[in-house]
Amino acid sequence: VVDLTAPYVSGFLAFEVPFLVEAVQLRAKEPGLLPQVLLVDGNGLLHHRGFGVACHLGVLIDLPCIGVAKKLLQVDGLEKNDLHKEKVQLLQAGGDTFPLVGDSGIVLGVALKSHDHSTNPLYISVGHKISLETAVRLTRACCRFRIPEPVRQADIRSREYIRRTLELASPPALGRERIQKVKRPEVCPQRYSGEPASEGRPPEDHSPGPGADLDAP
DNA sequence: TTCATAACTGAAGCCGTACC
DNA sequence: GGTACGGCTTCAGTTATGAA
Repeated sequence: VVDLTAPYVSGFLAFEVPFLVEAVQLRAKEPGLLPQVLLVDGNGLLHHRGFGVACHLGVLIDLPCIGVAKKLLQVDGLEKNDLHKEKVQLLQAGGDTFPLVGDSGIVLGVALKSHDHSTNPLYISVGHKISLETAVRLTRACCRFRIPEPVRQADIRSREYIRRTLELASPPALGRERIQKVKRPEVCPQRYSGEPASEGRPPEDHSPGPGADLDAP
């Protein structure tokens, strides 16, 4: 469990990146546990500034990262409007996709029907050192259900941990009551000491770097 | 025209419910 | 029993409305 010092703001998930980096580095200390690729519950290039949490994390740990969002972040003219819903309905089987093209003409990501029986798609975007095509293929391969297994397991296990921790902290009082959301600090705390990378500006080149070998067959 | 207030928007977490 | 999904919640920012 970590203590966030910044309030939650949509599109500012990058404030959580230091803790994610720490988690990955802890894993890396044990032989064979350093991940080859990370699926991040958030967005990569599909972001207000073109540099979401998946990009931040990927750059800092220098590993391929994929942004996997469950809801559409409405940026660059992308909207969950009738046209979008129409496109979603046209996705027939698991693995079907359509590109998310912003007003700027840039392909920001892909909507992926991850499972035959799911109605809502996943929104895949490039984070770091990986092509969009490979990101989609890899995400699809991880989908036993709608949510990719790594993201799903992280969600399930974290909830389980929180539930157990809270029960241990105050067993009778909490009981089965709804877990109250942690109240945000009233005053915005001092800015995180680590300066946000390049003021959220996207990198000049979105293509995977020379070190990326994930696109190799 | 300016100010105050209300209503609305957006993303994500949590929970209840329907479904397989 | 396990899963997906919709609805409700949070708060800050934006927009609309009405009063002075």
